[in-house]
Amino acid sequence: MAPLPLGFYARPDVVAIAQELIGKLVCSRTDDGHFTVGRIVETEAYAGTTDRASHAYNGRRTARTEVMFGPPGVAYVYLVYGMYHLLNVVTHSPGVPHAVLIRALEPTEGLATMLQRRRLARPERRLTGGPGLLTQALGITVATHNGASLTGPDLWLADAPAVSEADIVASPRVGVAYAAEDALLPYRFRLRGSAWTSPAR
DNA sequence: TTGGCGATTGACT
DNA sequence: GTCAATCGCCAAG
Repeated sequence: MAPLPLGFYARPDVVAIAQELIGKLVCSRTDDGHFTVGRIVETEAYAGTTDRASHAYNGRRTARTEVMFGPPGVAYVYLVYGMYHLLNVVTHSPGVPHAVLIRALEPTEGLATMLQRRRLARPERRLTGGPGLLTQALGITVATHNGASLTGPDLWLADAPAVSEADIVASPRVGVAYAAEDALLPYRFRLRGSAWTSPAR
């Protein structure tokens, strides 16, 4: 479960990174000693200042988006709809605010902890199948993880056997109708056949 | 200072 | 299928 090296994030093609992240592991260790891991089955790429769907579109640099303008390999976590924390990984290089949204995980370790955090009795899609759900299962919040390093020790991504490109489905991103023509870009990636991807069509 | 709205989810008809 | 929850963000005034 060694962390992916910073070099993985410090590359210019955020769409390629979003695709490569399918199959990788997200690992979380919280202060209370709980350890949870999930395999990434759904991602979305957000291509910075030229992408109308990105928070950083047109160079919008504010207190919220500041993390995306910093170095790659850190977590950009933000609150949406007043109640859901969404996890992104920052890529590219300082000054270029690219990021990949982690949209769904297949739980692989720490199942009991995840169930408790999600207040569920049994594993089912809504345990980690959605961007606002997986953060809850892994104990990730804006307060504790925004700006945190993705090379540990609290949060990190780990390598796993590569997924064949034939097993990855690309499609338009979810919930970004406001992005006009950019809403049509095929920047969403899913693991083909996974029962753990988000319900959004 | 204000008001409209959001990279979502779950409850309900 | 519809819709409310809930609050921080941010462009406009």
